[in-house]
Amino acid sequence: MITATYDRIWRIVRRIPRGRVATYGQIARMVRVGPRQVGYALHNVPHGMELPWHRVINSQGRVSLPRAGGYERQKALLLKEGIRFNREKVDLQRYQWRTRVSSSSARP
DNA sequence: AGGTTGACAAAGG
DNA sequence: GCCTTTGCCAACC
Repeated sequence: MITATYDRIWRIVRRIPRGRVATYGQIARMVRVGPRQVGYALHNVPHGMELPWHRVINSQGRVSLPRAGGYERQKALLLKEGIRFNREKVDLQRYQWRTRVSSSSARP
């Protein structure tokens, strides 16, 4: 099912550059919804839609898919873009997509 | 109309 | 690090 909420989420996900990752929470804050909605939206991506869904991972830098449900596939797509894993984790400091550059404002 | 459900996050033990 | 709350909120029974 396609909704306005999914649409807003997908629109942001499409902007994640190759070789970078974003977290569910990061997308959620941009769209102003709960982080779980982001996971829900990605789970329901229509087949055939062009979307770099694999660039979205959880706040700990880990692929948030079950081992038996696409985990390796997502990891492979990320590896192909040059993202490296260290014990199943991505270094967010290094690979996270940063949109706003703030010199003085930081969020809690 | 109301309870359940997540590809989550943050904080605590 | 791992596991367990607790908060979250649109979608889906």
